[in-house]
Amino acid sequence: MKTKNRPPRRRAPVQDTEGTPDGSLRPARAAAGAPGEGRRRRPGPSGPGGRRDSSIQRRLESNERERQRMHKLNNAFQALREVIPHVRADKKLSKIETLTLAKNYIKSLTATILTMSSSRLPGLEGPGPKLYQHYQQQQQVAGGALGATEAQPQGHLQRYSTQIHSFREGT
DNA sequence: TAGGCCATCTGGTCCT
DNA sequence: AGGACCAGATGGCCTA
Repeated sequence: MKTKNRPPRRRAPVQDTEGTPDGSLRPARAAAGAPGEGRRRRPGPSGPGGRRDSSIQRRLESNERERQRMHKLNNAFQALREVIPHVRADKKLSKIETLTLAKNYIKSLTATILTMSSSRLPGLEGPGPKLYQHYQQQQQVAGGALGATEAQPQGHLQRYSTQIHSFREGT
């Protein structure tokens, strides 16, 4: 794990570079993607000479919207980080770590709830057994490919604990 | 220096 | 038609 708290970086917007002659806003960008795939750059409408101003303007607006969209996504990631407990405060989780940890945290909470609610008090009929049955049904529907550990509530808690431990160790 | 993570740009596709 | 969403490409920053 190498992710550290870093100041937010902002790449110099290419539109601030006064634009390249062809209006292709990025310098030296190779043709995209694997051969045969559909994400190739199209040449400008008037050849190497460049795009129309209106086309450039639309592209810049689109870029800005995409930036805002990604910022919202990152805000959501940050909000998620803040509700995952037991993580070292000085260490910022990466996105993939955040998602993985959140998934296992949810599963461990589910397991805890199920464990508590399935232990009936003597002589009382509560919702516990039904909840547990519902959970088991969901697991069968959604998790046919799950391993034995994954299918057990205790497995979720164990996995989450293991993950938390590894984050604490900084591994 | 290599590798991981990230922000940004970009064009294609989907949706309203 | 226009915006949202998606994914590939690129380059910067950081750590081991």
